[in-house]
Amino acid sequence: MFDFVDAYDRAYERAAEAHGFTAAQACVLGRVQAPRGMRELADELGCDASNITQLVRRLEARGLVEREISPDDRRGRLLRRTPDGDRAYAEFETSFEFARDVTAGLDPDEQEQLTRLLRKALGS
Amino acid sequence: MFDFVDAYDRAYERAAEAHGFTAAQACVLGRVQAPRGMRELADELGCDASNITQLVRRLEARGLVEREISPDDRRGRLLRRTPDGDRAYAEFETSFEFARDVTAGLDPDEQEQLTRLLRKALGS
DNA sequence: TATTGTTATACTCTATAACTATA
DNA sequence: TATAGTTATAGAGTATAACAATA
Repeated sequence: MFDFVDAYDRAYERAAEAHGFTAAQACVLGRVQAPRGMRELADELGCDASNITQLVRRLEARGLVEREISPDDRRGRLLRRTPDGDRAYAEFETSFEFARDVTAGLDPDEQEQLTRLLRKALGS
Repeated sequence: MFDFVDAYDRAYERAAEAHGFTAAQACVLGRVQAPRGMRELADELGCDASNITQLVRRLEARGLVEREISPDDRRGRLLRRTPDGDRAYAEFETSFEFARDVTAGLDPDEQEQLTRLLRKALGS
């Protein structure tokens, strides 16, 4: 199980770095297809809000996301990918082939079985 | 699959922090039950040797590992856990219950099946 | 000349504390 | 008074480059 998780993590990081961002940045990028508040994002990722600020600062500097004041609550900012960000993230996703590679070695029955077991194990 | 890996990673980090070290430190600690060279360790973890130096410096400062000049090759250092390190790592391992918790929700048949599928997926 | 490990340095991730603006 | 987000700061992980000692 350790080896499996380790292989997944390494593949994720390799794919991110191949596109010029880090694993943490890819994680944020993947969650802002639709505009999101930063607080919401911090809660979802289980990290401090100040951390999101830093991650977003770097992504914004590279033109991959943009922030705007929320129309509903002027304290909040809505975060969203730019067209460049959409493109970069799509390429990243394509190159992150772990799930595909890993299930390629399994029969269709086994793939289904694995998904079922992982889901049941997590209790979700 | 992402959720599963994420849950594993978080559990690993929580367990490590509960014992006062980080995930990376736990990882090193787990690999030096028997004396190991630092180069060997860097290759195994897929990171730079200078990184190992830093990690070991912190572990050594806390008395969890010790270094000595290798008798075979005086350029090398052999790294090994101290008795304190053994104790700390054993406690960490006990508290890292992810694999146990996760498989507790599965029947014995399913547990076996999951192990088999993960192994086959990795091609090992 | 090649290899082991260290040091200096720099970047990123992350958290805590203090702050601003808004509610 | 409480909440969203920022800034300053600090510790940890990581890599690159330059270096020392040894092979």
